[in-house]
Amino acid sequence: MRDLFITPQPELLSSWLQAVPKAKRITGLNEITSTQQETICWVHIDIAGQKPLADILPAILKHAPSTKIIVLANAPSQSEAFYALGLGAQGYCHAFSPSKVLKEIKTVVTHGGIWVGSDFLKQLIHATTNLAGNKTHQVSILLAKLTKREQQVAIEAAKGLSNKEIARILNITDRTVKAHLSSAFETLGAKDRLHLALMLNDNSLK
Amino acid sequence: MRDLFITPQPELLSSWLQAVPKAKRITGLNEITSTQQETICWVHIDIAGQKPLADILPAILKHAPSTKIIVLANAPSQSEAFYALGLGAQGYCHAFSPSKVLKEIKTVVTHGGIWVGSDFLKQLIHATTNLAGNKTHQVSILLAKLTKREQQVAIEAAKGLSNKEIARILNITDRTVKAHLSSAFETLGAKDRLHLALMLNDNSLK
DNA sequence: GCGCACATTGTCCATCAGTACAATATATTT
DNA sequence: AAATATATTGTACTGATGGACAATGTGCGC
Repeated sequence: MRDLFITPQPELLSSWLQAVPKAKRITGLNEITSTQQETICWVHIDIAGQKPLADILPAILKHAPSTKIIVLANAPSQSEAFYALGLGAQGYCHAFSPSKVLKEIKTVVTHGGIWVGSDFLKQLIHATTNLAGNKTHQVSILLAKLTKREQQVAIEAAKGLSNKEIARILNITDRTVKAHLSSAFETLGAKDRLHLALMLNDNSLK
Repeated sequence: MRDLFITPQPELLSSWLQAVPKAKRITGLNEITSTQQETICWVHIDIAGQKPLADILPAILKHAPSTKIIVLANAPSQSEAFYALGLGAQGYCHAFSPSKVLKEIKTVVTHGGIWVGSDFLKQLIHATTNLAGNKTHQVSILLAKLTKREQQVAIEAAKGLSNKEIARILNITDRTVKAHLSSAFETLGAKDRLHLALMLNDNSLK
């Protein structure tokens, strides 16, 4: 196990050294020589913005793909956490986290896990629950209230198609489309097709 | 540390016991007496469907809120994983996972982490990147193309408001609202307000 | 000062959307 | 067999929508 710290600060924080006694500070990525031993790269970000992350993380992974990366942020933010994980980081936490937390993070990451703050986690689960879980589920519940034909019409309408276009697709009159749509509005409590589109496409971020 | 297994299939216990030698199988939730020691509850789900999870997990957490829950699924699915995590589980994996993996999961969870499969994780990060990262970003890019007033009008229109309602909110004529909207359509390449609403609310799942 | 982008409003008009009132046909349930 | 739910289409009407053509005022940079 090898722990490398990349930080713009001249010295490692004491809490880091407490958590990782054998920590080594490096200045350039070329010091990440590829070895057999597992490597954890602690990347310290002291300024906001995603440019450094976007450069550093891919560079590290290019050097040594199996490297575990933990991002230490001076000013942590949800969006940056998303960003870091999206770039391949295994952990994202406050740079001033107590050594106890850092140790836990190291343990988790070493064992193939991902470590993120609980707030972030809540947010993540909430967002994704709304997205892939409930969302589709909720939409299914709504659609289930409609008849088969009403569903087809509603779905097409929710895509933004006009009544005429829907009529052509389903091979019926646009008058019939109106009938089904009106019925769908009534059943689902939508005031118009835009409202219905919002319900069916849903937008968890409102 | 106390490990409790809830399973309808005792046959699998042997492989689990390899990973967690001191594990104990329980049949009813009332056996989860609240103690000082940390408890991991391994919940085995052998049939598809979310009803059992929706019953069991909250019940466990009601008994002993600090319990860590790991769900073992005979037929794992992304949606069920989402569901389990949303209900408060700390881990979700295949019921036939090798003991080595189970050990890792235990380590991760014990240290306050969340364990999910790598496929799930990829999906999660992809979804959330699209959701909270790029999505908002994309929308920002779209909105940035509009003038301040056009943005305001477009945003309200995307919520489903009529021109009159928007006019009232912004304290302008509905004719002006039309003007800004028309301009926004032109700029963003939207054919009508529904199209614009879909663009701005976005629907990463289409 | 002049041009330009932006905001505001007007009239006119063609089209679309949604509802009201109504009728017919088919399938399923009781 | 009667009733009910579903699918289909019609006419007529109202209101919303979006574009065409046009004008006025304001602020900002060259």
